[in-house]
Amino acid sequence: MGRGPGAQHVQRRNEIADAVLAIVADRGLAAVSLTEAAARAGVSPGRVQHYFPAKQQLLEAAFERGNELSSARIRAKAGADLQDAEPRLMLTTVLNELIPYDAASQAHMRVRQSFHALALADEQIAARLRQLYADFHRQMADLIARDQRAKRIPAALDAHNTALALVALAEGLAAYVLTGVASATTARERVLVAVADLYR
Amino acid sequence: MGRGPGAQHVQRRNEIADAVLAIVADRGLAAVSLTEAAARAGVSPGRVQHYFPAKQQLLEAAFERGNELSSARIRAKAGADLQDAEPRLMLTTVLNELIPYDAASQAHMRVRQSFHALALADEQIAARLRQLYADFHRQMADLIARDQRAKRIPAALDAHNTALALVALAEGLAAYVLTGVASATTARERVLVAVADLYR
DNA sequence: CATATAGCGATGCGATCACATCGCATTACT
DNA sequence: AGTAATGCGATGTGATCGCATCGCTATATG
Repeated sequence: MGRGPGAQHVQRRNEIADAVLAIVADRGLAAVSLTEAAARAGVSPGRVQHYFPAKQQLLEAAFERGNELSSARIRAKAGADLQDAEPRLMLTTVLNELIPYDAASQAHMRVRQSFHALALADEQIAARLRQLYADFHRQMADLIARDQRAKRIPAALDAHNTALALVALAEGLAAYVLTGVASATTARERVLVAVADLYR
Repeated sequence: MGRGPGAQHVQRRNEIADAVLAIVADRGLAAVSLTEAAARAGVSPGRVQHYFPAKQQLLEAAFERGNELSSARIRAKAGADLQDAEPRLMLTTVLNELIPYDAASQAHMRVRQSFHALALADEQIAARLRQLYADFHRQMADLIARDQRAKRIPAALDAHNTALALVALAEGLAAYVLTGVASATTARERVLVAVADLYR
């Protein structure tokens, strides 16, 4: 372990990562630079460089931070444990949370979308994204499987692929909302229809 | 009209725009610079600057070019006229074309995704994207409406919103394929299932 | 108290960028 | 033939980038 004052290490890192997320949310990944991040965080460029020796590490930290915040937000909305609630309600809540509904969630989704694009050119980010999706899709698939065992959803459905498609739909719709192709209301409605179709 | 030799004007512009698309497809939008574009196109930086006085114009031209190529590819697969074929076949074909199936279509979709992300920070691109989607969704909705009149699809469905959701699903799945979250086979299967559900 | 280590601001450096400028070649119209 | 406009390569420029380096400070440990 390090000597010296390392108590605020994590907090300082998070402050800088949050600044990066803010820049990405309102001007895109291309607007992120060490000096911009420092300015947004209200610290010196030297401090940013101290915590993140290379820009790549800064972006990766911001990516991780964004994922933490996203899943925290979902967890807060869905309650403490995904295992303890009615699967249908949980499914609806989580999928709905993927559709932007206010400035903060809109910012979150913009960041997600930006990093998703970065993954196309950065295998490091892509690999991490695959991990995260594997977990997420598995959790959604578990919810579906539970209601299949309870005879509420047809057993013939492939739980994992159905979950995959549901999330893909929600994210596709979310992308539309972000660029103004569709309204958030329409998007949410289509998600509800898709879930209702499972329980038909 | 201009004097001098303007005969090859459009072709030269397209060559450069194509070079930009190639860069975006395999290294992302961030890798595009005037010199890179010139090198990829095999021309001098001066020529690039001559046809595109500002970088923004270069990117916009590449965006338009990419859209031309995409819709040309879809049109080629779907036949000459969307109005002349069986709606279900047409729907299936077009949606399937949104899922990458070879290196060329994968490159196309990477470019699409990249510009979609750019639209989050560039209102010019976003506005154009909204236009293109409005047209595309309307065409898909028309196909659905036709088979509603033919009693093959339930009349209770909202044609436009159903089309919107179908395309969103296909694009969400396409994004998964690009980052390796899901296989192209799985993605195509889910699209087929979604279409089949309309005709249930 | 001594010392080592982390924190971190300041400054410098080489590379790269978008873009401006210049100048000549090419071609079409008069 | 003369003229004007485009085509376009070459070179310069100021800004910004990521990153290295340096040096001082603050703190925790021996």
